[in-house]
Amino acid sequence: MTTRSERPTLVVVVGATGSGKTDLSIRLAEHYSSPIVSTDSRQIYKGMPIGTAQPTAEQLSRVEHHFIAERLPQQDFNCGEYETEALRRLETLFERHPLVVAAGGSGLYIQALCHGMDDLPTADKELRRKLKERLDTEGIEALADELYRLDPQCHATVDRCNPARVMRALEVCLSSGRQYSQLRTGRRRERPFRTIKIGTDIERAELYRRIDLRVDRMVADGLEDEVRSLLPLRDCNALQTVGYREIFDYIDHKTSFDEAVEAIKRNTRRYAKRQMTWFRRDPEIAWFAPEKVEEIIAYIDAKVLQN
RNA sequence: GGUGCCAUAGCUCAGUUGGUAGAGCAAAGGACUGAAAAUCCUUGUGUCCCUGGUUCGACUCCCGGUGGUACCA
Repeated sequence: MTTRSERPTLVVVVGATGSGKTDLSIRLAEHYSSPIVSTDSRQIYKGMPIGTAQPTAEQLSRVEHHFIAERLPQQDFNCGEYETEALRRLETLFERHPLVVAAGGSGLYIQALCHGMDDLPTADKELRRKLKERLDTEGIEALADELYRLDPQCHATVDRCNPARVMRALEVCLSSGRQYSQLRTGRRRERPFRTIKIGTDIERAELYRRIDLRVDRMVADGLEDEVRSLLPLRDCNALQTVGYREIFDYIDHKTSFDEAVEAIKRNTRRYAKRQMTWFRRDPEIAWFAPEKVEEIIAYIDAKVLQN
């Protein structure tokens, strides 16, 4: 009898915020008796269950979840670290499960998990602070000029209107002593598992309706108290998040509470739109109405049999 | 009921000394390699409220109407 050393499968559920990823992923996980790995850059933080719409305690008790509420908001975290840790975690999970479900809406994290990041230096806090200072005093053009000197190829391709991009490029050049454009190979890493990407497809109007409802529910569930409890950490990257910034504005008396809630709804819709832009260009994603679980399972099973 | 003011993009409004119009917001599209729920880019044709008049030409001026608003009664 030959031992079946079949390649394990990672089913990646993607889609806009509020489009039904969490429910779908739990139903898939229950069907396959598998755990769920989150691909969400904000749900990983502790103390932010309401504003980031983490799975509920009940949902967490039904299925084993990973990368939900694991980190403190004051600990910096990023897509590179996520790639390393998620791969390590998956290796362990695949020892017990032939199939694991991943779910979340952070396009870059999903890319890191499925295809890998180039080997680049992480952010150096001090260097980044200096670059920010120069941005404020000398302006973006001065930084772009320096990038032209250090890495003309990168200068030609980066979005030179985007301070975050220009600063990051400079940061990499300066801290590595090499050119960002040379370090960026863009090659896709081989993974020891097959990935099947499922997109939750719902109508725009319906998505916006659900977003509005969800924000109202967050407020009813105590979003304001949650945000107040995080007030001392407001400068952390983890708190640069829809649902938190707007309530901080309210706490600062910059807006009324109702205005803050409206702003959360609007910014969540914009976030959803950006997510759609990201996911639409990925041809590997098969789109389904999120409630068509049978169809989705049939699609996954067929894919697994294919190779 | 009378008088004044207003009616232009989904919303708030600007404007055309008469030559069919443009800002902010909203919205839509896009980019994306260690901040990614972040950061950034692009996009404005609409019976200029309706009828009639003056005029080569009216969204603009005039008469009337409708709706809103303020004040007076």
